Amino acid sequence: MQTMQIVRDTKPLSVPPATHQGLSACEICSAQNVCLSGLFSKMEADGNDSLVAGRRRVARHASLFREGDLLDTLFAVRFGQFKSIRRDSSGGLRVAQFYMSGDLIGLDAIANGRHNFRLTALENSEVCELSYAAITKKMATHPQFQRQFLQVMSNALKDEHDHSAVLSRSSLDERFACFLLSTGDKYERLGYSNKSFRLSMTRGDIGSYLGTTVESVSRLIARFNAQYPVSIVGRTVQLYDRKFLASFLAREQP
Amino acid sequence: MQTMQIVRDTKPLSVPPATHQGLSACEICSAQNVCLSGLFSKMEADGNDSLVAGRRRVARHASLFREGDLLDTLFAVRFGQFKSIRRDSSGGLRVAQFYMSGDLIGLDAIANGRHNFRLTALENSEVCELSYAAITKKMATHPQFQRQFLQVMSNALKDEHDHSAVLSRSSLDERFACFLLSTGDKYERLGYSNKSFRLSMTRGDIGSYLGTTVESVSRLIARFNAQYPVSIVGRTVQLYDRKFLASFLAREQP
DNA sequence: CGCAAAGTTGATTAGGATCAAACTCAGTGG
DNA sequence: CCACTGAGTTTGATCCTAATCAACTTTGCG
Repeated sequence: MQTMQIVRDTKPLSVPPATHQGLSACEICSAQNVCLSGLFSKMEADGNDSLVAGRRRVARHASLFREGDLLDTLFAVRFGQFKSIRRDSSGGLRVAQFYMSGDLIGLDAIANGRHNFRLTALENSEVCELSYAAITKKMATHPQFQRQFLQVMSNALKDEHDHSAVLSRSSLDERFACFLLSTGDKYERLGYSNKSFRLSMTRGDIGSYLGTTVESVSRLIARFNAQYPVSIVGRTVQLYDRKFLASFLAREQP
Repeated sequence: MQTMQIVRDTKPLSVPPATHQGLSACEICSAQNVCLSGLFSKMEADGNDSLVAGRRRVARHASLFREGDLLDTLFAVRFGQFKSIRRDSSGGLRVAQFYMSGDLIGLDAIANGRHNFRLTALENSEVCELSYAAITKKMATHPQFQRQFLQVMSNALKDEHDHSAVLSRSSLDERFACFLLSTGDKYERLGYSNKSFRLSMTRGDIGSYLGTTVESVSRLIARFNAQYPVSIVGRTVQLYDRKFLASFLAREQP
């Protein structure tokens, strides 16, 4: 277990301003516009914080939970970023997903009550612990909330489908373009630019996520910088023409 | 639209015996042991058929719904098999999933109310139409059912994760071995042998599902027959040593 | 019987994996 | 303050898997 530490090279994506007082945790959360819990709190005035069982800071490189850990609460990212690391059937480790503010984590563990992957922070981050028991209880009495929660789960399912689609895509170029675009989309959802952002994961993580190797990612980036209207220097990404990237994905349809 | 037709080469996996009378649809269903609806009916004696809005036959090669169709009901497979065909971002078509008796279809469409893929029958099949409205209503009043439904969704999420893991697996051999084993598992769940079964999909479907080509699948099968304790002739599969297949997946763990 | 879909086989090629080595840079400790 | 250290990244050379193109066989169905 790592202990909490200050890391200078990465600032949290967004720190809740300290000026608000007497407001619920959700109301000062940077993720309130995209978070399940936040959506709900805007809709119903009563104590939404009963869902929030607590909050937890996770230092960069530290893990919030591991494969096989008991699921006691779901987690919603308040700020920062995470990666999930799955053990594939041949025992290798693969980055399965990246999570940002507002993302809900642990839905796949509901089935058997245990987590299926390890969750590691890419930067200093904070999560809300959401009591699953409280969620199911609230679903029974608040149809609106039930609808939303099911939509969130359904969306997670769709996202996984999409990831499969990206992986099954033959060309590495296409996979990477897809990754850049959807990462931009995620930042946009949070109110940032979708064409200018920082990658918080390593090249190795990207390679693992895309089903390829570090070396290939490195060459890929060099080639993208040379041939396409993008600039990727270190972890800083500039997409000068998102339409171009999107269109060179859509080549043929058999 | 294709019309209903008799197809001689493929028999339905299992036809409910006609001897039962005065029983609910679920009680004579071949999928009752694995179906959400069936599970529920065993648990609570009251009218479970309110969930079942109807039944629908789908002829081989016919489609039950297409990408963009409105989601009105979820579907549970009674007998037969289906494949889902997704349009990936470059416009190509990919087989995303195979469904068998008891599988619940359409969960990913809850989020936006529209289906994300086309669903086509691999053989003459039959599905139950499950009213989503009735499901959500029942969830609110029956905690046990709520728990089960959420578990089913969570499981679907996990399955998608697994599919991603298979796709990200480098070697084609491993991907294929994985496919054979998990197909066997699915048959086993339904009470059949997990080492002796028929594939109801074409080589092309398999290739698409595994992210490769028809030719590669063909060569793959030839090589498997020669090198491994399996026999795959036409669509008939015999796995003489499942442990062997499983173990050659687990080679190294870095 | 004949055509279309499904499946097999062969030859060639290209895209990445792999192995190897050097370089960059942030965090650590003398 | 600077050198050491190790993780992260880049670059080069080689090899191999699977895509591609093409021809052919088999199967199934009207």
